[in-house]
Amino acid sequence: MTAYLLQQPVLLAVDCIVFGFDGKDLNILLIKRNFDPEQGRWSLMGGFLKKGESLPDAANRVLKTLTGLEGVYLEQSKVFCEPDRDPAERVISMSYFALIDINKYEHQVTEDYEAKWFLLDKKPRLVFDHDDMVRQALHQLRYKAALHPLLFELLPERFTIPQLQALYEAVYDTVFDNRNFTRKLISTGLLIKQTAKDKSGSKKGAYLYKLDKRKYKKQQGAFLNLIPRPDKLL
Amino acid sequence: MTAYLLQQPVLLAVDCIVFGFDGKDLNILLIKRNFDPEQGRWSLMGGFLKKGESLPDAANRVLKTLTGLEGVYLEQSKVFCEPDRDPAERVISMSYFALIDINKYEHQVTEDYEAKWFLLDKKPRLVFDHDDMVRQALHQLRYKAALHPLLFELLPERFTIPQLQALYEAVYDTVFDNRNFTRKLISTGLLIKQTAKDKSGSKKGAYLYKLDKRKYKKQQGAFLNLIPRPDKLL
DNA sequence: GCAAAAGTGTTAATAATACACCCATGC
DNA sequence: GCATGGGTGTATTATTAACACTTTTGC
Repeated sequence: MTAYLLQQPVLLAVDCIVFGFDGKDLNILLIKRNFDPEQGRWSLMGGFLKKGESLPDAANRVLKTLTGLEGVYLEQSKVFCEPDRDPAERVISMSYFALIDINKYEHQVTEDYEAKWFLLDKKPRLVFDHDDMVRQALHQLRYKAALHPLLFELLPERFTIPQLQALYEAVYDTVFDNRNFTRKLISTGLLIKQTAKDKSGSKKGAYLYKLDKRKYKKQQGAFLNLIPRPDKLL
Repeated sequence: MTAYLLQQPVLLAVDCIVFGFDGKDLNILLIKRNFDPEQGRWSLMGGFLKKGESLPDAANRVLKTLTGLEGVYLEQSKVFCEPDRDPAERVISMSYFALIDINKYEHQVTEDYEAKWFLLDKKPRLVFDHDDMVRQALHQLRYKAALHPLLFELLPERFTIPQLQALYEAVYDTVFDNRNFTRKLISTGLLIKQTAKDKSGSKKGAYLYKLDKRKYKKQQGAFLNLIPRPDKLL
């Protein structure tokens, strides 16, 4: 089993950026690194690729082990491969980002695991090139979400249109006209209106919607146009 | 230097998909694999990551070594990580695709190196998962080129609008209305009309254009809209 | 009754599409 | 003179953006 002699083996890692939405701001989940180098500093959830495991498998395992998260939306981001990115050894890392409904897991990840949520723009400095990873993942999230239905992954199963708009506004750090936003959203045909209302956000209450899962699956790759002038915002 | 004990080292490779345009069809550059396993079969240009080298560095080196190509457009594609993708050892490969003006290098790569151009839809079966890599890269090319200026990389420095249209039509396997295509193209402001004409394609001759390099660099990330209904074509 | 958020329509501007004929040249 | 590919304009339709008031309800 040494067909490729003289080649340099390396360590391959995965690092996961977990984004969550609290109804108002984008948040990111971090853990305190409990081994050297850089023990005690804040870090993304990471781990090494194991024998017989694919990279997405590894990312899912790492997420599950460090935060208990399972079955969440996970997308491959960029590879980080600078020779000296990890001072201890040559490690190449593939980054993944996850999108979750923050409320669904808030207590679980902070109590059962040693993870902590941070407001995205108040997060601490991270180890190695993890700040870069976050920046890149955020860029990728904005890019993809401007073109495809995706941000639904950050909301609970039933959500209101004002919640969704607040989410888009948080991701793009801007404000949209609510009439145009609603119209475009409805016209996607992706939403099913519920009879119940959510009264947590106002006295009047806003209608709850849920995703038409079948159409959503079909249209994952389809184009969306909720964002006016995406080129201005990316 | 063994901070991460007990981790599985792996071999990391890069594989390069080189696309070229001959004025009529998309082509792909392949080489005959000259070592085991799978010696003698057609393959992408690949090689292993070396000490102190980043992945893009490795991709450029591999391209240069195997084909003489240097300084060409090179973009990271997907990672291929199935545990058994290479029967000999655990190898994870990052694929890159390159875009080149086929005529500029045609003789060089086929005479000085043992590479050969194939029509994309008449290429032979490739080793391992390289067919997958090609498929993925083509998809990525179509996706990106539908949104951003990119296909110019496949043409000579000076080109005609009919040439560019033929290129888009080859990439998307469809036909566009030449009046609408020309109008959209001119409106990007990316082209500078030359006084000379190219008479190779017709008796009348078509005006040559070249890219406004400054605007092009600036707009690499900007959105393009040469493709009607991109969602239908991807 | 009033503050606070939800919900809803119309108009104007812009962008995209469909469509067809004349032009220049080499042979 | 005719065959071949190059170049150009307009009318229609579809999409997007700008814009403000009424509704509901908890307090």
